Amino acid sequence: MTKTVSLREAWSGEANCLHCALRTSVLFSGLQEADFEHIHEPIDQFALKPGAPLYLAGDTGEYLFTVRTGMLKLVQYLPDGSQRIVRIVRSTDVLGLESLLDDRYQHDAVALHATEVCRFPARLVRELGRVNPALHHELMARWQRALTEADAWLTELSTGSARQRVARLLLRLVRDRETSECPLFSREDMGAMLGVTTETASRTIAEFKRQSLLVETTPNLFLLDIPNLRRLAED
Amino acid sequence: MTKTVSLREAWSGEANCLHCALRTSVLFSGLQEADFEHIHEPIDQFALKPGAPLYLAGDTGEYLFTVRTGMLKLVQYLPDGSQRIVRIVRSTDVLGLESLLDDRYQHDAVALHATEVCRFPARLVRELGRVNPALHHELMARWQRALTEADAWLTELSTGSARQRVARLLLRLVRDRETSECPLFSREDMGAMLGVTTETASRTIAEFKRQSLLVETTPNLFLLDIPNLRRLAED
DNA sequence: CGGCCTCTTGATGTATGTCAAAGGGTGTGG
DNA sequence: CCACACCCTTTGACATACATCAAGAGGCCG
Repeated sequence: MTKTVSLREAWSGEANCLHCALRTSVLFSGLQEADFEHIHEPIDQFALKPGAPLYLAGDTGEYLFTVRTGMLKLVQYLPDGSQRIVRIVRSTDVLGLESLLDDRYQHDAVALHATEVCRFPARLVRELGRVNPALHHELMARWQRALTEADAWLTELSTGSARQRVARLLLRLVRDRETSECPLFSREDMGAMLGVTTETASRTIAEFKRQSLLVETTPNLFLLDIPNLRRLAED
Repeated sequence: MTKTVSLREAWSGEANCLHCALRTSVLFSGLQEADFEHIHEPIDQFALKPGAPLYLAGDTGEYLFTVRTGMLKLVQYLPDGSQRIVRIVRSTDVLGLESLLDDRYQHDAVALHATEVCRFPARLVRELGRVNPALHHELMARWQRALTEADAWLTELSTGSARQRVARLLLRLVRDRETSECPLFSREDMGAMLGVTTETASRTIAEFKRQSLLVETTPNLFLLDIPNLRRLAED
């Protein structure tokens, strides 16, 4: 029953955290050089192709992950088999926090685009967190961020008309980004994020394209008309 | 603009944590007797009437709260003024965790029934958490619990038909309870929890009553037909 | 080239939103 | 103590956004 994901094929080497390009913004940003000497367990990197699962709901969670590049969806299922995407995680985000509590993973984590992640043994993070206040604080901040995201998905992406939801999702994708260009998901995934059907997602996106709220500059790269989308999202 | 709640009238005394009836299940369950001697700041108790706010979104969060009895809703607002209830908290639940990070509160917290809470200065909890691994672990567990709840509200209460959502909400209210009787909320609140209108909530509850899925034993106390509600919730 | 998958679009049905009004309960002031 | 106002629930009539079912178009790969 409990199918487990094999990451063997996705392995792409051991990480060098001390010289990581993302070090100032990731989980370990608060660590000192000396702390890294206490890390004896290997921290591995993995590369995932679109659609590849990182872990599945119910798997024994012995690892946390940091996203280096790319994007993953966190998916939950209802008893009737329908699925709902409850969050997406992107560069510098952490996933698998529940492993710190010996929990099983709560979601399927599946790559949406080509994605690279670093993998940390939960035991290691637990031990470092016990003695290192900065990491401890960083962990709480990560948990709170996930919670804020979860709440926002409920209020922004599961409330209002389909057009409002799509508009809010699009705006969310480019928020805090330097460019207002972004790639889109499959219509099926968009539907699962917004609680609407694939067809409704497709119709809405198609309509936005016709109204030039959305312009495809390169294949699957869309430039957004932010002011008008924002107007749409709010009323 | 930022209206702050005055709890002056709700004050009902200082708590005695060491002899608290809930001590084995609350945030401080991991503390030893000796730890309590380090608590010099007062831990106050408050009693809230239905509809009374405990704090408002945007307030400077300097306190965490534990619910002793009763129930509160956590409410978020959209720019257009519509509101969404993102979670409810009940006996032994913690709210205001964001105050540990110097964040402002993310929601309005409003009593649904008569409610008693204990209030802890965030500074106190931060300090105890730094030196006490048990409390540290308990905090992480609380955060994870809130996150799991948030995800469940999205998948269970914001997905499917109105009847499914109402059924799932009702089942949730009696889960892990000794009795399958429970009080109900106003139809407006139910709507805000499920992402449907007040009228739809009302119609659905009225229909459930007619079908005896819901029997009012005492004013606003309902006995649930759990097996049939469960059947409804799933398909 | 054929098969498969996703996106799009159309036709139709229906659940839910919207607007409106009536009934019942509760509290307040005369 | 009654009368009135107010609020919440319920119900009805109607409108509509979205789901559902179905089919065609375009892209990708074996």
